[in-house]
Amino acid sequence: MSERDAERSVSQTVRAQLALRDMILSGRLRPSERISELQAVDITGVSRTPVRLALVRLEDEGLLQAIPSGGFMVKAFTERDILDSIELRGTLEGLAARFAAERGVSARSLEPLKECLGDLDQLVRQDPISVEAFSAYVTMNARFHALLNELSASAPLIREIDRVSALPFASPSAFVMAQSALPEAHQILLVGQDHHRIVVDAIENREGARAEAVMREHSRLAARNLRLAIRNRTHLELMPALALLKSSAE
Amino acid sequence: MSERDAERSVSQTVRAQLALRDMILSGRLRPSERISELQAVDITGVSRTPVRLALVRLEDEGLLQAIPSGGFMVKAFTERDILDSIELRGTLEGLAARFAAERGVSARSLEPLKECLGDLDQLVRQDPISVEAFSAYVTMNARFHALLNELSASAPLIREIDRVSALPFASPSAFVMAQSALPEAHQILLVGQDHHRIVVDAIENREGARAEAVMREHSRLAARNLRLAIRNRTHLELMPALALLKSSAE
DNA sequence: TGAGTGCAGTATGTATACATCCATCGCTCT
DNA sequence: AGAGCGATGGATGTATACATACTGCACTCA
Repeated sequence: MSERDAERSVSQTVRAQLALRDMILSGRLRPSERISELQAVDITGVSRTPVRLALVRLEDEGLLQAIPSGGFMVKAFTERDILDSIELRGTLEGLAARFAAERGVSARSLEPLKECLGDLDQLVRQDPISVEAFSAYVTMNARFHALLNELSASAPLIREIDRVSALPFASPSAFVMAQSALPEAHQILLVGQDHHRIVVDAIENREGARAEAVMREHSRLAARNLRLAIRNRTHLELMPALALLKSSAE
Repeated sequence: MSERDAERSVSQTVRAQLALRDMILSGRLRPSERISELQAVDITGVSRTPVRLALVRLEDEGLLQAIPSGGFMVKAFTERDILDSIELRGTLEGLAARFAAERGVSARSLEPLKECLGDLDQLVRQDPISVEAFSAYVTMNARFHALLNELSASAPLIREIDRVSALPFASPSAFVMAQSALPEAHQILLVGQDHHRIVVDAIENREGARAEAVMREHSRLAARNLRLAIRNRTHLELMPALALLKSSAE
């Protein structure tokens, strides 16, 4: 399917949503800046109706904030907001892991997760780790987390996790790439991978509390990466999500 | 302000949203039933544009589900979904309580909460408890939970709690009224009020783990009420939210 | 000179007409 | 008779015109 076809096949609403999200995450629309519908029409090239829907969707997503008198503005986040969002995700993923452990999962449904675990092992075994390997790690890591959440077999929970992870700075892979520029990179990756191993083991042995605790701690690696990267001001361009930070904290 | 003025002052979108939500919760729109835009136009009396926005909002709220080929259907929930949603809320409220405890709150900001606690004490002291007192309890209980969540001082967390609590069967007060018809009513209310007391004490003493644990357990009272009420089939009309249950489990 | 009011411009809220896509039903051909 | 294709009805997706509400500025009056 050519790119042209792909562009034709998706709705104007989705196209507008993608274009506006890109503008926000790339920082071309600054935090706290009001974004009018007409402006959005200019940007996206579609008419007001789909633009409106796209704006509403982006508000749901958490990237925009409704103005009481009407209209939307780009949401501004503090560093604290970001850290809380990461803790929030960790808490929810912890709940998912506990559900999986307490309710039990079949050996069959655990198989893809173990396979994914093995693939990740291969990647982190390299020393030093290439940039390509880091990139592959991001993909595989996202897959691991998705599989894990599904094991909870709880639609309401998965829905909320997806929602929280949609915030670009709260997803499990948000700061892995930034990490690639840190001297502690390899060590943190090894620790993270050990968390993965532990949670699978805990689920297999029906140790709910252990599974929950390790997933919570796991999310704190992301928080640690974020803080390190901000403090060192290393490779901020690897973390486009930080365009949403309130300017003072940037 | 007269009712007419009030009706005039809110947007058509909100009016449509309220009307449709009412139809869903009252069971006039059955779970898994497709709801077309034109049908919604007939129901609400407003045009397609605001109806569409209302449908999108209701999807976000979790009452509707998007159909891949377009349009929406009323979401159907299993009893397990409901129990999971309650556990989810408890987990999030637990996190809020822990944040409040660990980060510390001023004596001044704790005051409204304690006042609310005192009011609740007055209400549960009656024996037997009148229906009016139950109703007042529902209101005051919602206020207590709202104040508690605010003490977390975490906008992202409060946002998620509000979202989860918007599901009619997941809110802290969802099954309190149903409880009024149970023989165990007074006892459960006293236990719940003791949870309230403990969490305030824990926050005051910066006992994060205790605050978190008690709020989690607190939510399980709602789960217990739900199960009791369903098993006894007592006063199902007090729980309109159950209109969303998949028919087999009803 | 300051405050209040009114007007103009521009934004969003709403309705509707048009385009497009999908799904279903019926017909035809093998 | 069954399967596949085509047509038709009805749904959603989109664009735009119109109504209305808000905001900011200027002018006037105290």
